Amino acid sequence: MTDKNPARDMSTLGFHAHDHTHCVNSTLARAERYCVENKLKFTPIRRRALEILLEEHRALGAYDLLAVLAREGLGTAPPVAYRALDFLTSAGFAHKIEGLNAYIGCAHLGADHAPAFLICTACKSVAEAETDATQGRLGDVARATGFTISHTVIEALGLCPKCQPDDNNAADPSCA
Amino acid sequence: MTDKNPARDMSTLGFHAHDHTHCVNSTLARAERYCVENKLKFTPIRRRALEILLEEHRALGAYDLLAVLAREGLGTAPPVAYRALDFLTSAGFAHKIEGLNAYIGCAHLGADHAPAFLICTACKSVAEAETDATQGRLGDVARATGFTISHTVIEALGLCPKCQPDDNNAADPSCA
DNA sequence: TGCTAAATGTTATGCTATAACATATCAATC
DNA sequence: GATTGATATGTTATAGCATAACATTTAGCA
Ligand SMILES: [Zn+2]
Ligand SMILES: [Zn+2]
Ligand SMILES: [Zn+2]
Ligand SMILES: [Zn+2]
Repeated sequence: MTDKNPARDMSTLGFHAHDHTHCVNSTLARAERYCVENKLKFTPIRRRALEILLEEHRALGAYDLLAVLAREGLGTAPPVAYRALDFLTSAGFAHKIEGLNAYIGCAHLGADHAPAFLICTACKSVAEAETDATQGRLGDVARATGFTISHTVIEALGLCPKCQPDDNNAADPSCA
Repeated sequence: MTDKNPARDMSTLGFHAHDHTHCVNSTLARAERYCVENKLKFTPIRRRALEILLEEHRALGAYDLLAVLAREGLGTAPPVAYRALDFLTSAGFAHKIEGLNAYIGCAHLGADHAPAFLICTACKSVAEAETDATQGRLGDVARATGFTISHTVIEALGLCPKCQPDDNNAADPSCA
């Protein structure tokens, strides 16, 4: 029961270039639709918060997010940011990166999924891949001990392709 | 230190009963030996900090640890705890549980390893298993994208065998 | 309209972690 | 055994992350 099909459920998304404006807009549109379908309120603060998170494929601290919201007159006190983040993470629109105490827009909206993150310590970009918590080692160990998994935190710190020491690419931390 | 055999490098240690006094003492002894061999200073504060962490198979917050150290006259200010924790985690004697902002004594001392944790949200006990970062999904994704992993955070939240809702064991959060 | 629940505004506070600098300890070398 | 340099410890202050608690507003519904 380990690794049926290794490459299949890892819709890797990551450090390669892409049409990021489309990436953001289509994700926002899907979020909007998801909220309608599930009777969730996608208020201006929440929408803008998600947009801010999506603008970079980087994790943002709650206070970083708050700073942007504050600049735009959408709220000044910490609960503003944390409430928006609570909504976004509950809805599956964003994830918390535990290793950074920071938050990132979800690359695979809506579904209840078990994300895994590759975090570049040099350029700070973050890629999200999907895993299946019941597969892999964690699942093996859990089954072996009779542990029931409800949520997983799977994060790898290291260097993304652009920040490898040997291949001296121009490190471009933009939409990586 | 890269284990070929998939099922082999998961020296699960966990929620089952064991001789915990021996578990603590032998671990401390191994730590002591490791420090001698590697010219590390296992000072009273560091030794006691590890002992405190090992006493329960639970994660302790830095300030929880500090409270105990303070009661024993080993220091009162936060840096006391954080310095001890820095030493212990650097030496591989303890790990930080990112999902809890808390620290736990290592069950597999000394070696440079990639731990995975099963964290029971009911009784708060934590089991440590070993993984190989280069294997499993994270490794697959990393290879696929050209990402170089230097450190992994792998944690599962859920219910340990004793805290399953159906089987109504007496939940015994002691040395689980 | 009036009721209710949810969202937002606001203040205060708690928990987590580190910066910075002074002092003490220890071991190696002279 | 004094000099010296590196490591560890003591201490104060502050930065960074997160939530409690309560007031007010807004949106949906009877
Ligand atoms: Zn993009
Ligand atoms: Zn996601
Ligand atoms: Zn034990
Ligand atoms: Zn360990």
